[in-house]
Amino acid sequence: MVSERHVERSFLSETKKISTVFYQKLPVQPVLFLVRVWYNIKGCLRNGLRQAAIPCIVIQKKFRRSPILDKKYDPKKVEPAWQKHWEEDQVNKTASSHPGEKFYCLEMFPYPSGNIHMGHVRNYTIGDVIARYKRMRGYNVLHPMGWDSFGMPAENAAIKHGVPPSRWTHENIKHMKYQLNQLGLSYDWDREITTCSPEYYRWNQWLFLKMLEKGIAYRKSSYVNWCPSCVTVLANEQVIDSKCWRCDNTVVQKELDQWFLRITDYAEELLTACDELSGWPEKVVLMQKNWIGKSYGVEVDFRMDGMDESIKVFTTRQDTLFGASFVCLSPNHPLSSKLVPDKISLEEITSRYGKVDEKVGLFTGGYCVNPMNNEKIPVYIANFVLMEYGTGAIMSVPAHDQRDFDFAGKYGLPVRVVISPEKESSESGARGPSEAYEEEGVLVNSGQFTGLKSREARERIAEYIEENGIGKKVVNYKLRDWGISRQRYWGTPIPVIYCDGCGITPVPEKDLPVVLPENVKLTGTGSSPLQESESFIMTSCPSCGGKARRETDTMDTFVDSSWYFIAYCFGRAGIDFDTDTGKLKEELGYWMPVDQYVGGVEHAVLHLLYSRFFTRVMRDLGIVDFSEPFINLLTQGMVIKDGAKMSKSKGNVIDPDHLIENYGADTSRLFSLFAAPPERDLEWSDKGVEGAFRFLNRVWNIVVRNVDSLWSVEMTVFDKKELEGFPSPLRDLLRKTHQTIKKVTNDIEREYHFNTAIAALMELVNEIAGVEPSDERAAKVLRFAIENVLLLLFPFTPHIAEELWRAIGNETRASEQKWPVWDEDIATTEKIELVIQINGKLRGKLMVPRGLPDEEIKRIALGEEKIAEFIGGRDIKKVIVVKGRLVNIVPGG
RNA sequence: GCCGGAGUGGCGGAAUUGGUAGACGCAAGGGACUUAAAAUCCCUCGGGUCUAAAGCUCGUGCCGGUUCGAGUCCGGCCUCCGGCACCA
Repeated sequence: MVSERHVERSFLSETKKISTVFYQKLPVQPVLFLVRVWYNIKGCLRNGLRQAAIPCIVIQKKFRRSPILDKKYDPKKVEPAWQKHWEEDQVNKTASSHPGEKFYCLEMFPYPSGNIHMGHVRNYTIGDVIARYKRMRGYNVLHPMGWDSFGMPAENAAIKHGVPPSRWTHENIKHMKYQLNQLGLSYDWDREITTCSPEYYRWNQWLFLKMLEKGIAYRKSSYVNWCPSCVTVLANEQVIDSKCWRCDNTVVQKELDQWFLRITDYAEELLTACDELSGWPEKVVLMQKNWIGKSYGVEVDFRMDGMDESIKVFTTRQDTLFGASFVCLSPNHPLSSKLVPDKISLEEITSRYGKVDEKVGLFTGGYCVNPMNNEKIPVYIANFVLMEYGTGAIMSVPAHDQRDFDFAGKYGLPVRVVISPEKESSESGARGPSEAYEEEGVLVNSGQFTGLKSREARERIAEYIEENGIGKKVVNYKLRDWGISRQRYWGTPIPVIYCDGCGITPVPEKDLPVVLPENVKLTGTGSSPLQESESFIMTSCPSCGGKARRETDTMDTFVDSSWYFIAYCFGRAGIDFDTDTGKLKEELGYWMPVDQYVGGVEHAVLHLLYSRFFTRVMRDLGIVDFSEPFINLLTQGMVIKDGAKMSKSKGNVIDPDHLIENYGADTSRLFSLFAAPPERDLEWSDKGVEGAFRFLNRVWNIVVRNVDSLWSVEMTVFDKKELEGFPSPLRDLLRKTHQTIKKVTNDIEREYHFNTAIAALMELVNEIAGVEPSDERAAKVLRFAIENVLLLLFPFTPHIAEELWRAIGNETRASEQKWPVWDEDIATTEKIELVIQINGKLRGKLMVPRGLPDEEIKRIALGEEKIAEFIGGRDIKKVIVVKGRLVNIVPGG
C-alpha cells in the first residue's frame, strides 16, 4: 500500500521535472495545473490504485492534453486547428492501395458563382457524412470535388464589369474552395477538376470528335429556341413556359445551323433501363420516363385531293379515325407554304406558333381524303401543331378531343361522334355540345369496326392500315435530339473547321485542345463572340491545307457535366492526354460507377439524363463497360425560410459565412442534418441552430466535467456477465450505449436517416449527463459511453469529435477509428414491457421476462386485477399475443 | 389537364413489417442557482373531463371500409407542394 506521503513525494519530484523541462509548454497556468494534478493523484489514491508509478503516468498524460481544451466550447479555436491537421496528415486523400471495397461518393459539383449558399451546405454536408461514415466502415472512399466553371454568369460579369471571365471564375473558385474547407468537408483536393481548363475540355472535344465519327454528333438546320436577351440558342430543356430559364424573357423561334447529339438513338434504352434504377428515387425515374415520353400509335397517309401530295399524320387514337373531320398542319410544315401562297396570312399564323393562350387556324383551301371512309375533309394550318413532334400534322377529331372541339366550334367544322361510352349512362345522352368525350368506349359510325371497344379497335385498325398500305404502326418519343451549339464565348470550342473545298472537317486529335482565346472582346451584343476574333477563326484546313475557318460556337455547358464523374477517376486530371481506350477502361473500371450520388432534384431530367446518355456513348466507344453511371441517387430537399425557397429577391437568404462565424461548421452541419430527413425540404430556424449549438456545448461540458476521471481509466469493453453486478444506472448507460450504436448505424444504413440518428445520440448524451464518475468502475462506464458518442458523432460533427477524442487522452485520431460495433446481448433487455389491450385499446402495462411463452403471457395478463375489472366477467373470445409488443384481449358480448 | 409527393401538438419532425401516436429538438410556462442578468440545471407541456392525481374520453386533412387492432392497408373526396404540359 502506498502512503499519501509517498505519493506526495513522487508528485513533487515529477512536477519539478515537468516545470524545468516543459514549463513554457504548460497548457494552463502552472499553479492551476499543479492543483489539478494533485487533485488527480488524490483521486487515484481514493480509488485504491496501489502503484506509485500511477501518479507519474497521470502527470505525463495530463501534460499531453490538447492545449486547446478549454472550459468553454469555442469552435473558432477547434475547427481551423483540426482542418489544418487533417490537411497536413492528408487524411482525406484517396488511398493508392487499400484493402477495403471501393466506395465512390459524389456530390453534384457547383457552378463557381462566387459564394456558397445554404443549398450547398446541405448537399455537401450530406455527402460528407456518407463519405466519413463509409471510411470508418473500412471502405476505400473516393470523395472528390470540382467546378462546373463554364457558363454565362462569367460572361455577364465580363460584359458588366470588364473582368475577364477566366479571372472572375478563378477568383470565385478560390473563395468557394476556402468556404468549403471551412465546413470541414473531407474532399481529396488532389483530384479537383475545373471544366474551363483546357486539360479538361479537350476531353469534351475528343468525345465530340468520337461522336462525330460515329454519327452521333451531326449538323442540321433547325428551328431553335432563341433568347433575344441572352442572344443565344437554348435547349428545349432550358425553355420554361416558353420563357428563357435564366433571364425569363420570351423565347422566339429562329432557324440556324446547329450541332446536335443523337440522344434519340438511345431513347428506348434510356427508357427501359429506367427499371433498373432501383437505387434512385422513384420520383426521378418517373420524371425521366415522362421526359422520354414514349407513345404507341400509327402514322396514316391522308392523300391530298387533286394534288400529288399526301399528309402524314401521327395519332395514338386510331380508334377515332372515322371521326376525323379536318386535318391541321404546323405552320412550319413544308406543305404549309405550298398550300398558302398568301404570305401575310401564313406569317400571321407562324408568328403565333406555339402560343398556348390562343388557338388560331387558317383554311388552306385544300382538301384531303380520310383513307378509312374516303371522305373529303378540309386542310387547315394551325398554330398549335408542333413541327417537332410526330409528323408536324394532325388529324382532328372534334367529338373526342377537347382542343379539336373548340377549334371546330370556332371555324364551324362538323363534329361526328364515333365513340360512345361503354356503360350507357343517363349522362351520355345529356352530354351537351360543350364538351368532347375523350375517354375510351365502343366504336359507332366506324364502318366494319363499329361495335369494337377502343382498345381492340386500335389494334385492328392499325393492322388494317398496314395491310392496305395507308400507313404503319409507329412508336413516338417526346425526347428530341440535344442541340449543343451555343453562340457564347465562355464554353468549350467545338473542334470543327469549315473549308470551302473540303466542307466540314474535324480538328485532328493531335491538335487538341482547340484553346479558347483569352483576348476576346465581350460586348453582350451580336451573336457569337468568337466571330470577332480573327486570330481564332483563321486557320488552315487539316485536309487540304488551304485557308479555312473555325467553328465559332461553343458547347452547351451540360456537356461538361455529362461525364465529369469519370474525370475524377483519372487520378491525374488531364495531366497527360492518353486516349487509348483500353487503358482508359482499366483506369475507370475500379472507381466507376458512382456508388452514391447526392444532389438537387432540379437535375432530374437535364444533367442526370445526359449523363446516362454519355455513359452509354462511352460504353459504345469502348471506354467503359457499364451503362449506368450512378447506382444510388439521393436528391436532397430545398432549404426553405419563411415558407419559401431562399432567394435574394425575397430577401430570406441565410449566409453560410455568418453561420460559421457565429456558431461554427459543426453546428451548421448538425442543424442541417437534424432539422429534417435529407430528401425533404428543410425549414430554416434560427432557434433550431441555437439548439444544435447547445447540444454540442452539452457534449463539450460533459467531457470537461469528467475529463480527470476519463484520464484515470483505460477504454474498457464489458461483456454481459460483468454487467450483472453493476448498479442499475451504470448498467442502463452501457445498455443505452450499445442500443445507440445499433440505432445510429441502422438509421444511416436505412436511407440515411440522419435526423433520427442524431436524436438517438442526444438521448444517450442526456443519459450520460446523469451519471457521476463516483468510482473507477463508473469512470470506465463513462469512458466507454463517451468514446462511443464521439465516434458516432464524428461523421456529423468531425471537429468537436476529433478535439474531444484527443482531450480525453487518446493519442490516436477519431478520423482513423473504426465505426463502433454493438453487443446485441447487452443491447437487448432481459425484461420487456408488454402492453395489455382490450379490443385494441390500451388498458395496462406489464413487465415480463423476454422470451416468455405466449400461454404464460396470456395467463399473467388475464390475471391482472385491472384487466379483470375491465372484462367484468365476460367471456374471452380471443387473445392475441404479438411477440415483444403486446397482448390484446377480445371479450365476447 | 396529366404524372408524382405530402397532410401528425404552437413549430421542425418521430413512430422500421398493421401493434403503446407525439421520440428528439424548438417555442412556451414554472422552479433552482445569482445582488442582477446571461448561461446552466430541474419540472410541466395534444384537447376535454376532474380541486388534483389516477382514471375516463376525444385525437394523425375529410367520409366510409377491412381488421382483435389503422397515422400505416383499401375505396371515395378536400387542401397544399413539385414536375410535365397545345405531345395529337
